[in-house]
Amino acid sequence: MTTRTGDGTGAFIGAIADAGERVTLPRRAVARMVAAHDGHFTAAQLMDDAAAAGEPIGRATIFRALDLFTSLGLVERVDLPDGNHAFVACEAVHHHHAICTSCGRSTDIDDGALGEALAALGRQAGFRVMAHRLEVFGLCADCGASKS
Amino acid sequence: MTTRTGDGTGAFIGAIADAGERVTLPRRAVARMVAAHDGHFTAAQLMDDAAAAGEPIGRATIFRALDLFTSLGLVERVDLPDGNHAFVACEAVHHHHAICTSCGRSTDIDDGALGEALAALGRQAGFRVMAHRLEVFGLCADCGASKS
DNA sequence: GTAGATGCAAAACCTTTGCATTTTG
DNA sequence: CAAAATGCAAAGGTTTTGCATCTAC
Repeated sequence: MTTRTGDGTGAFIGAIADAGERVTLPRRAVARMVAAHDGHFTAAQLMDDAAAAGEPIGRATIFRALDLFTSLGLVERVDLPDGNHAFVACEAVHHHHAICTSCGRSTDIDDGALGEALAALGRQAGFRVMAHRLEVFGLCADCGASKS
Repeated sequence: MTTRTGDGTGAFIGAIADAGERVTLPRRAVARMVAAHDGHFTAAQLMDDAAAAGEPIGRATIFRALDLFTSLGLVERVDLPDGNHAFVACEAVHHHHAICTSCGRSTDIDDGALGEALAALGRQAGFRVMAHRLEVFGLCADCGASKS
């Protein structure tokens, strides 16, 4: 890892460089926009953001950058309740997302008891768990409070 | 973990009727095909199945039936690791799926310790959990055994 | 008999790909 | 300077929609 500035963007740039990938202008822009979102976002949304920021980026580039970030573990793909695809920024360590259905912000939650539950599954069913994904939907503290 | 062999079709038909929806021939066919799968399946797959069974069903009908089944809680949409959409048949009771990446079969797993973990999240972060989805990927007992 | 479902085909969508041009290291 | 990334636009695949016809109740 290299630089790690406060806005989270630095971590992205550092990770890209560390992976031996080129740190290009579009990738910096995408990293900045991803870091700016504190909730989930779609590829289309990022394109709009870029355009709005006066720095339009091609669809292909957005998707390629997102692919790169995903392979580096910087973002993760999630499937919203409505069936749409979206992405969320995430830390390298394993965790899950609690997504607010009202404001769209996501909170990271750690494995907690889940790890044990999965281990139990392995023992009971002979299932060898290779990966798992947990998505939690609901109202965050703010939205829950304002909506009674 | 539940067994889904034989004709879970009856349950589908019953649920459709109970919901006041019409029990049509295409819906019966889709229900039968869904029940026949013990793993996840895609909309396209069902169309192929129908065609292969000598009872072709239009794409639109497949999707509409799948929508209906989803709203009735008979099937659930899942997002595979490769980003594709698929569906899995499910019991009305809450549970999750352990999907084998080798043979594609899915095993139902119950909440287990997960419920408590989520309750803890609610207490700690003030997050009001409305829904959650857990997808586990790995090798089932059979595939795990045959692959070392 | 009537509301609702079906099927077809076209439209909408989202994501990926090819290739010439530009940028990075 | 060479290798890799970008952008455009077109291709590819999937899901949705409109409308006439047919079916379940």
